[in-house]
Amino acid sequence: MPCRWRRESADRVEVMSLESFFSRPAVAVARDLIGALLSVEKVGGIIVESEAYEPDDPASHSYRGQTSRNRAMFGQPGRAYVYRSYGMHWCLNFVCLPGSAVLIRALEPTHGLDRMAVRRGTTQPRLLCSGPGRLTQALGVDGSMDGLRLDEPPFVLTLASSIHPVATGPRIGITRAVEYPWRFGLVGSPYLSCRFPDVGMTA
DNA sequence: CTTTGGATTGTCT
DNA sequence: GACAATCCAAAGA
Repeated sequence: MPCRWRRESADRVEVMSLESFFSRPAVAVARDLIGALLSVEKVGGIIVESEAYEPDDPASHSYRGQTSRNRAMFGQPGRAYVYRSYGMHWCLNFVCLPGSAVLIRALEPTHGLDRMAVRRGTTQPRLLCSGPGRLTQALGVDGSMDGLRLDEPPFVLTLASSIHPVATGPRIGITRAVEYPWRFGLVGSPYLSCRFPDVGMTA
């Protein structure tokens, strides 16, 4: 699947409410989130990698219907869906249309680096938020935040006002629907969790 | 540099 | 009972 570049006109600087922004398919939201600023209690950074999960998507938690774990995915758009992965990591998603969500996979750390370093046990910037489990640990995200609004404390989400080149590629860590190119990344960012096969990333 | 296996537990089959 | 939207350390090339 070849790499796609996002091209949009510079005059698309419309202000949308949280509900409007997230009441769309996860694939569209995931791409638009690249470049946004996310923080939790003043600790966070720029979203450089995301993945979309749709209702009719065999790799999505929502594929077989609502359960106690994925309840937030069927709730209001613009909320957090936080789940435990591999019994030891938390993963943070943004809920879009019912049954769809965007997994936040990597940030470029910009705020609260000292706080992140303590939580992560390293000061290397690239190891702070480059991975879905890493960024939740760095930002202090856990299951208590499942279902919370993304425009209220502890979250702050500021959408990108500038245009970024976005790479598209296959999702990571799944066994079904591996061929869907629903992972998005900021081209050239050294903070991606892993490189995009279609794009020659040179750190 | 790449590959491999262990940690650890909620959820679903 | 199996497996998972992961991470890390250790070992090999």
